[in-house]
Amino acid sequence: MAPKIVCVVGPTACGKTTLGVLLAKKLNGEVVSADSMQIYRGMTVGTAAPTAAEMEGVPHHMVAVADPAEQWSAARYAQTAIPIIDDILARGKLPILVGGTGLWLDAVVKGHGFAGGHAGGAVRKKLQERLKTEGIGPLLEELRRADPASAERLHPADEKRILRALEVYLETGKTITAHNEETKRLPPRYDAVWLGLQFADRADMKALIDRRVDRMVEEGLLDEVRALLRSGLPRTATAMQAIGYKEFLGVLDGTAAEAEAIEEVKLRSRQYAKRQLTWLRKNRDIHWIFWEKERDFARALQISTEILTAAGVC
RNA sequence: GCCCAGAUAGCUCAGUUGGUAGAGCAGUGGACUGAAAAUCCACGUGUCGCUGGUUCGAUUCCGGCUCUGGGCA
Repeated sequence: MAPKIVCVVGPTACGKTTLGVLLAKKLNGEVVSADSMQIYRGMTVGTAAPTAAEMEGVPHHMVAVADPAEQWSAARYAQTAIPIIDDILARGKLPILVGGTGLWLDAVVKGHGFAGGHAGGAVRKKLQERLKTEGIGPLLEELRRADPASAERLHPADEKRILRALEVYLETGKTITAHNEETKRLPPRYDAVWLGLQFADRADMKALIDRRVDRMVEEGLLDEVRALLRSGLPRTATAMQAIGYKEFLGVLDGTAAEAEAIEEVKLRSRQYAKRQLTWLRKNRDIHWIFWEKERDFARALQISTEILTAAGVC
């Protein structure tokens, strides 16, 4: 039987961090973050990463552990996080996976594993070059010969995945279709109890996101972006794709107004939250806790405890 | 007060030489197996400001009115 862990999920600003700490304190747990941007150092304000005070003494893993100039991936995250989770279990404590990056969560919990090839690899670079010179047409044709199922499945405009599918074939000699079929049959690595947080009314979520972005700006988000750039971080870094960072580049250049950048961050955050919900909705194992108007953590903690007790976690 | 321009989807606007209209953005839904806070896809009926007139037929032409810009006093 796979070891039991807890996953706290939900769209941005729904209170995952707070509930994670409350659960960890109550259940003798440690938090493992599953967030593709909180993993980078020096991005505390804009990613709403937990501060030392917010952690309340609970050990946190995979937060601010990476150099923002590096490019982390779901696979690399899983490779690093899994031994940490196993160590927490070995010490007799409860791992609580907290995060909003759906693919990263699944990479850990489901035992899938990724096929070979990665961003920055020679094959990928070559394919990107070809995309630039030849366009997607010939690449899609090549994929059609190597892996017709993928070529059929992928939309012709989805260049990123067409390249990736081709890359897997060139790197491994096996199609990504075959890889996915095999890995789909693997049993999950962990027996996860999923807790999901979201607002019953999307207007309330929007209001909270807006407030939170305003607060980030008050807390010095602009300075944080400035500091990252000053430390030599290239604007093309994956970390700079984070919402709340890329939107302020123009402001620092003097080519965009701050007020407009702030509105842009709010908008992009809202759209991001919607995409997160789409991802999470297909996970039928999630026990959803809905916020009515405001976030009520005492109530959420109580409901969570009931769910976890019923699931045999505590 | 007078003159000019505008009033069409939540927003910015296009358009119909008269046969009840369509883009971008927003929004909603979906996809997602080594960039995932990324990337990609689908979805467009709205008193065409109000009111008279001309017409078989007006959002379109004409008159009046209201509102919003701009100009002149």
